[in-house]
Amino acid sequence: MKLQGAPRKSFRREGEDKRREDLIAATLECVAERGLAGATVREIALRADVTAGLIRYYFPTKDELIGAAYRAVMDRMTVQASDALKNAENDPRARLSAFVKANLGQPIMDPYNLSLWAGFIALVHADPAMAMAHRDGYLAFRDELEALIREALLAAEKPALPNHTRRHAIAINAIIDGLWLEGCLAGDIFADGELADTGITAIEAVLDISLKAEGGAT
Amino acid sequence: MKLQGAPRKSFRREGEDKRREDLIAATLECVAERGLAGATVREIALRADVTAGLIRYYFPTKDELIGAAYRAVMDRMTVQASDALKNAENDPRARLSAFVKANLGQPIMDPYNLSLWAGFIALVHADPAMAMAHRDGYLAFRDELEALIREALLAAEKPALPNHTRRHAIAINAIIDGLWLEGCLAGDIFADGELADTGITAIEAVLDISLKAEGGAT
DNA sequence: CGAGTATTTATACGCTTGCATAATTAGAGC
DNA sequence: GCTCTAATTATGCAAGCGTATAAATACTCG
Repeated sequence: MKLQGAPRKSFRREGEDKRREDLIAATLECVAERGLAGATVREIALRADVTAGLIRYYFPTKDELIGAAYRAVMDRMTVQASDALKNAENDPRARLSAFVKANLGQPIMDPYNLSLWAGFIALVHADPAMAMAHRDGYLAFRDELEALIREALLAAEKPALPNHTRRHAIAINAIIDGLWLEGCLAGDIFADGELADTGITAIEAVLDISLKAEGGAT
Repeated sequence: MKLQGAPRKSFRREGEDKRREDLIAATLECVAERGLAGATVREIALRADVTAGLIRYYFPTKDELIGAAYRAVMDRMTVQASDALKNAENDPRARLSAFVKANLGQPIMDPYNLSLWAGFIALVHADPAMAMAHRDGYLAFRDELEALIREALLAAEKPALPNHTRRHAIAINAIIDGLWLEGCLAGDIFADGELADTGITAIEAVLDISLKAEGGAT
């Protein structure tokens, strides 16, 4: 029984961009906290301080909202990693090192991000569109990495043949991804910065160059 | 209106173990094909050729079934990798190599497994019980790996201090996980065995030993 | 072969979900 | 300040969900 008829919710009209961003942010909150299953239209609307119907006004279907949210996560991580490069020194080896450190530290290496990422990855197998979106993101990341590797090798006066840099990019990408995973899942069992150090040491071994000094190999 | 009253489904009584296995297998099919969301009690029951009610007879709640399924996946991968060791030669370096190859080839490196794994990992953040289950699995895997590394180092007449082997285990675990991920997500853009080769080469570099020959380093 | 029981089916309930659509209202433009 | 429209709320629906529970049945043991 509803006493004194609830007054209709007051609202403000927001710009289209702002609303979309808010809805995506609310979606990510839901996914991170309670998994993909927790991201219901009603819960998302609640967090965005909006009624459920509005979601459909901006995203024809829930799946499209989810897809947009996934792209947002990937973009954010990519941007954060690239930002680290902007503020880095200009020695290629230092840049590669900074890139790795950025990916293996806050805010990228975070359980929150892993939850989001895993939830979406689980859909990749079932949804071809999302599969493509993911592959694009992966290849873009690896290409950026490969360029960094190439320059680092050249700076250390080592050959940088395409064959080799591709292989190195695959391996080093794996190191970064793998350590990122470990850190997200069980960050508390590692000392601060341990994973970044481990990653850099491993990468130095793979490339057979030092990323610290300005000298040559070893 | 239901014409000529459907005859009641005939059934056989199965052993408790068999039924549990069947239900878990059906669950995994669902998760792999349509994601965790696709694993509804009704769909699972359908695949197991059983009615939905029976699930509750063996698993008090759906979450318990999901948890059991997760453990089954991890166990299966662990067992498959260990099996590869049983059939391997007895030179420690060859054994480590075989272990890596097993993890980076069929049937472990498979989109099906990734879908399962990712779907579950997404829950880790929200469900402490599953988080613990995962951590146990991870540490067990890493310990097994660390033991292999230790013996490989000793066989190559290299020191194998705990500090170092731990670090190496972390790094090499990352290499395996990362390449496994890459392969599951985009196996078709790699040549056959390329990822396994890449992994072994990277591991050789990290440990500074050869995993092929019987000689010493390099 | 007959009785008893553990296993399985069948049915139903209460909730939540995504989506549709009608009613309302904030804010821009004249 | 009025009007018009696009943005937003409110309400409802049909489907699917997990779970509970009663009825039926296959198998075991004597």
